[in-house]
Amino acid sequence: MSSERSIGRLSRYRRVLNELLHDSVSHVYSYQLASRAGGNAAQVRYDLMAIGYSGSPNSGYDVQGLLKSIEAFMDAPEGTRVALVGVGNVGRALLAYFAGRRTSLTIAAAFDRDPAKASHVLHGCRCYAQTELEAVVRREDIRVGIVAVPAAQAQQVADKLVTAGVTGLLNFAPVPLRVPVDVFVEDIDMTMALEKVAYFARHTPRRKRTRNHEHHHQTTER
Amino acid sequence: MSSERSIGRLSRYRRVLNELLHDSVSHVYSYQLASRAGGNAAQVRYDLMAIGYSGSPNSGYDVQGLLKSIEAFMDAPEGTRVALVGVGNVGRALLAYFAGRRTSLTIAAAFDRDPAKASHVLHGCRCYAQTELEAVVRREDIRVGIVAVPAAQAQQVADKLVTAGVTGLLNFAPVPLRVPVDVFVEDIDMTMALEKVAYFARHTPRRKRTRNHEHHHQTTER
DNA sequence: TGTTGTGAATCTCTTCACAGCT
DNA sequence: AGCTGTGAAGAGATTCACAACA
Repeated sequence: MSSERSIGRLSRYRRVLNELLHDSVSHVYSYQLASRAGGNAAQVRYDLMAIGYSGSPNSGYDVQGLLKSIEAFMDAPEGTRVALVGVGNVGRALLAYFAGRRTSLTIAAAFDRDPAKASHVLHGCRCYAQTELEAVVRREDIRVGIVAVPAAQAQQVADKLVTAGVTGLLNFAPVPLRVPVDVFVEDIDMTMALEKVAYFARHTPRRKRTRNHEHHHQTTER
Repeated sequence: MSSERSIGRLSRYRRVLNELLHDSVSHVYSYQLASRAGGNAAQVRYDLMAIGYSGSPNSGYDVQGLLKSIEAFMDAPEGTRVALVGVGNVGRALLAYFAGRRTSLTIAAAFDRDPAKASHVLHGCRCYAQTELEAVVRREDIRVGIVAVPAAQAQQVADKLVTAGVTGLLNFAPVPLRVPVDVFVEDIDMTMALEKVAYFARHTPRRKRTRNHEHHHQTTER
């Protein structure tokens, strides 16, 4: 229903709302949310409209309620179990990041070709040999896969994950994955990203995102 | 001149072209490039039009010539020097990746708050204490910065990099950076990306990218 | 015949602008 | 007075469709 772009923004709003909640802020206006998440007030309202959450014209949006609403919209009620394939630097970064977190996302299993890495526990996550992939993914009811292996193995790994029943992939390998049309792929290509930055660092574009520049009467923001 | 989106695609075409070159393929049609890079033939032609490269209706595009053309368009002739701040898992992943590469991008210096990491050499890159940041960035004529530190330090690091003269940032911290409008920021937020995948894994969207489905008379593609 | 180059049509996303509410 | 909710305008990006060409 919602576009890929707007899901990304909801994710960002959620983070800001969590911070606000932590700071015991109870209500927030669209322009405040926009400024903190990087964006524009109209768009915030539009996005929230899409998930069917209503604010009040005098107090804005209820932080806790909105947060709940975004969670209800985005997260699977049972949570989502994720498999990580490739326990290199990128893999470890993800494990470390999700270790502490109390998200609805859990990295339920990690895999690596290197037998030395297998059967260890990293950041609370069991690490298996790659041969066990299909069995474990099925057993653990894993729905999402992270491909963090070298380019040469990426397609193979993706195939295995898909066969095992995964319907979403996060791909760090710098090759496009061929998957059935009903499998969603999100690519994170660091080299490409850096090339882009290098380009725009020289070609100063119309700025990417204006922060904190609502020319509203911005009552109290930071 | 070119949009952020199309720069991303050029970057992808470039990689495909490099592979083709390596495989001694001399010419390529727009639909082949599209299928390999993930996209559509018309768009490939449109993108190439934008950088002013012309193919021939009978043999398509000259691989080597097109590659040169994309490089000339995207890369700084002197190359671009990059600073990495934060030598954690993400930082190391980037260092490892760029170590072997013969790109126009060079990670010329790395920085970390942890003195134990400083003054080592990782993957051929000298690692400095973070106090030296501004001096080294200026001395080494660095134009792009990578922010790979925890969220709490990210803004501070960005400020320092910007003061030192960097005009592009690649940000891995899950916070929006406030920077002057003439500094370009590209965010890579792995958590957000994973949340997005989790969402679309359950909501099977109109497929993200159709690969290899030109209903052309696709002569010979894989 | 099969491809490029490209204006025009289409689609998607963002922003405006304002009625309605408190 | 200042906000939300939202139809409608606007801006961008993608795709179509076809003339020109080899």
